[in-house]
Amino acid sequence: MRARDKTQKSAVREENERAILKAAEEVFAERGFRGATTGVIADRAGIPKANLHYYFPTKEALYRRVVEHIFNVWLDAANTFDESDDPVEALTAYISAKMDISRAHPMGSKVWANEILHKAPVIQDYLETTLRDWTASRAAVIDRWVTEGKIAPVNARYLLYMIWATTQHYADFNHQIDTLNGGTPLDDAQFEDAKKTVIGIVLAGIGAKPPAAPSPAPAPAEPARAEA
Amino acid sequence: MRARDKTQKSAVREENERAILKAAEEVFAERGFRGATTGVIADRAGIPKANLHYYFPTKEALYRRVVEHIFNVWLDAANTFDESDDPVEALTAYISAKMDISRAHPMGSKVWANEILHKAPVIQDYLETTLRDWTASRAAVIDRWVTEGKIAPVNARYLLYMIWATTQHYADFNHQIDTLNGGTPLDDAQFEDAKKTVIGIVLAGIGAKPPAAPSPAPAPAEPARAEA
DNA sequence: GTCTATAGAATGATAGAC
DNA sequence: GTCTATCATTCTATAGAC
Repeated sequence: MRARDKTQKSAVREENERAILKAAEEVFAERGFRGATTGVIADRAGIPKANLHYYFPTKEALYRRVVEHIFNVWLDAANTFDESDDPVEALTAYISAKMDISRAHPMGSKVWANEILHKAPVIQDYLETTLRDWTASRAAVIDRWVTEGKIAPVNARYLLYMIWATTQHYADFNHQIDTLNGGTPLDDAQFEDAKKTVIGIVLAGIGAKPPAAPSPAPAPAEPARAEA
Repeated sequence: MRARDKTQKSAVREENERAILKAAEEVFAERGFRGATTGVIADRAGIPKANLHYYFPTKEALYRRVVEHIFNVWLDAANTFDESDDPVEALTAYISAKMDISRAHPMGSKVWANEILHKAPVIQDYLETTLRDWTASRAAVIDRWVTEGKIAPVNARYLLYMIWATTQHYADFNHQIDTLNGGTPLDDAQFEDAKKTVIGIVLAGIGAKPPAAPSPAPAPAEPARAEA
């Protein structure tokens, strides 16, 4: 990494690349790889089309950069799984992080979904290495929780798929959710409710006690301090 | 509608339309609307491209027919929700039907996912009418189950989203699932296991007793040691 | 580093012979 | 009802002036 050419890439280049990548993520999400045109991406980034090809030689190279960025975001969230060895804490943190990503970066999730839908022409190698390893190791953790009696017997992989599917649904299918919500996106309170519902069903579903016990017995007058 | 031209559409037409629609569903699923070309669809249907345009005037008309077919398949599965007013029976039937669809018609599910991902340019009206009505009425049923104490308090809509997301994941993301399964699709036993896992987590997650327990009255010594 | 003009390829749709 | 030949359009990518 050279100090000038790579790290401080003339500031102009840096800014333009950022704008292009942001625009590209949106357009690829909305229209798929084939449906997206470099012309539309350039327009949304506020530069002429020829400049886009100056920074990113081909449409595919640009797409690859977008997908790689998304995979890194996913990896960051995946790490929250390891915050604790307690099933309730670990799964609460993981589901919460994945839900937050779906709300903050729905476009990235959609690009990822599109990529998988079309048989992962670009990121198949990630699936076979990083994702496969991550899944195997975390499935092992879940299996151990089962043998330790911390959760009910459950197939670890199908549990993970359920968490992925449900959390990413709030990004990938947000248009359907918005429509069923009267045409407007879920507000913060609704989204928190959705998050709680997902966490609650998963934890109860595998026989792990939820963190913020809604106290079926003597409830304190004070709103229970939810230990995140 | 004339008895000959419409109902018995010359058998040749019928056969060709069937072949085209089948090929179109596959290609649209694999490559999206823009990525799919009429040339590829015609090739896979075994006819010249010009013939495709003879049967379906435009690419969009063909796409619309494919999406409408998929929506009807979904509606059939949706009806299983009403097979019983018991939460365990109704949800078991519904989830089971949706999982079966994901296994039998993954292409249709993918076309649907693509359509929603791209903001439903073709089937927005279905979302706002049929789907919205169906969701509202079934959410009301679930709400009633809650007030009757049949299931734990849960937000009905977010529960439905969870079921949709999880069941459709086995179609839409089947490429990822296959990859994580060592590169081969889930076999029948694995798929049954996945189905059981999903049903088990959802039912336990909302505090409904799984159907496996045949003896409710004579309390067993162990509290529901459900075999995975 | 920027941008106009355009080359080159792919694709949706049609004309018109059979 | 079928199919070859072809048009018109759209899009990626580049050349070359500034």
